[in-house]
Amino acid sequence: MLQIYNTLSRQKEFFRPIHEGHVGLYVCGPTVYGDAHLGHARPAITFDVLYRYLMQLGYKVRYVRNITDVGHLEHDADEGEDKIAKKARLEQLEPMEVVQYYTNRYHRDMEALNVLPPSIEPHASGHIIEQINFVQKILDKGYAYVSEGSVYMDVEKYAKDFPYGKLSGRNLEQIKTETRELDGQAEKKHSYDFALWKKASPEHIMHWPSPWSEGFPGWHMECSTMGTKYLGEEFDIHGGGMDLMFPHHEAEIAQSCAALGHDTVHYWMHNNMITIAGKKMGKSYHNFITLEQFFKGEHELLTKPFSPMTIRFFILMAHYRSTVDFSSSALEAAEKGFARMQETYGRLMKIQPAETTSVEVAGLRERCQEAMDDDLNTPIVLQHLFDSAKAINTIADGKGTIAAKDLEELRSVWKTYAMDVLGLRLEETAGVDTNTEAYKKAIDLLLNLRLEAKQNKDWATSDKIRNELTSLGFAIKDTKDGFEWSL
RNA sequence: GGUCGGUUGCCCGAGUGGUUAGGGACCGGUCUGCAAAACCGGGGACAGCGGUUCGAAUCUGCUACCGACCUCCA
Repeated sequence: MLQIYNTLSRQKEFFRPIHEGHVGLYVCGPTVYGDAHLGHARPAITFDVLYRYLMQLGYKVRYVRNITDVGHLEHDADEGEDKIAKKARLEQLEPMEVVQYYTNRYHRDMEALNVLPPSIEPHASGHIIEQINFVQKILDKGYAYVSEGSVYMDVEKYAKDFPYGKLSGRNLEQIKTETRELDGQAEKKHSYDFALWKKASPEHIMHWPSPWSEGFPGWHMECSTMGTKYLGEEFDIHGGGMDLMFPHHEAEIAQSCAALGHDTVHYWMHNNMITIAGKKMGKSYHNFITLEQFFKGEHELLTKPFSPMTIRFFILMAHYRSTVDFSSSALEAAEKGFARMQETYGRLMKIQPAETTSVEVAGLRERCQEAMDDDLNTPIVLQHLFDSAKAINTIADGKGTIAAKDLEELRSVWKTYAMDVLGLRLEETAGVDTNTEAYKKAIDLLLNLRLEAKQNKDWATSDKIRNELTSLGFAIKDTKDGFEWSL
């Protein structure tokens, strides 16, 4: 039975959905004002694996992952200005043009990483009315106040009735002493009150009418609003990066409890950070590498380009709650490991069944499931797959045999766990058009000629064919009864 | 300063009171016309000092170092 680590209780809990057979899953998506970097790939892949595994377990999953295109206040010189709007003016574009541009690029990167699209991908800008209604509900309950056209959460009042800070392990007293005084906050009662609605300054270009002012929603509002709109007042799982725990998720809990009077989320899941030289990769650290840079190898820290599947494999090699440190050498190791897995899969598909099974293949499916059930322990799943890779290669080498039934099961487990659950593309996904078919046959023809030359012990011809192909970028491997090649 | 987490072999990274993690690198072997691949074997590890225990990398205390959050952040 699936166990997941719940940040609320700080321990692994058995997963029990609210509605039998159905799971509601909400994950904080990207703010589309820049290209996605390696850090963005972590939650995307982590929760993609969760989504895939829940479906594998037979659940009907509604997966909501938002696009944040309004509502992120900046706290530097451009106090109160919306991030999207700032970038838009900088580049002389319409705000929604920027949003569309980076959303398209995000989708492209996610598809390359084989991250499935969510069931619903709502935009914050498309839910302004719902957010206004949500703010009004909190006002009606008396947990917020209007000041100078903005609406703020009355954290002190809220904390009297609800445990503010329970997710991040803080209490109001701590928060009071910790919260930094920022400029231009005179209109708030307390520095730790956060904005539910923010009045737009005159030069601000992204704003909407509301009962309080021409303005825009506060930066935690969208998740409370869209989560409950699409998944209900109570839903199963909310995911996101650990760095969002405070204040974002804490504020989200407060907003929902204030408006609805009860908790919304049953299981909070947080993925850990990707670090670079031990430091969190992030925009403000100026140490991030975009996914596109990885795919193209265009970054000073990269020795070469890395394929999207290498990135995915690299991320799955570590447990999602551990930090994972990026380095080019670690990626190269992942690349080789993934290549090995791919080759093994290719051999698995070609193996011919025998009368009996001489290798150890039993129990693989159960071991993989056990690992996934243990809070999505993907490194252990990979370990089991690599263990079975040895058996597969032994058979492919002609040093072992496998019965038809066992072979079928082995293929099924690989397909289920490596491809469907972990989302690794082990087959060449290049379209099978006539061009590539013809070209493949041409290579086969050349290699068959080489085989003949070898049989005639014409090493000169044999080596010429192999060396020429190698220099063109092909990898030629001789096998027991022929050859294998790849580009 | 507060809260939380981490420190595992050459590298990346699982694990968890006694039994091989896995991948990469490296060394030796098998196979092979050569090469590659594959397979077999190998060395090496649990930050330091105490405690609990028959037994601790695993539980506990302290020390050291590192990081995350406390501000936008995946």
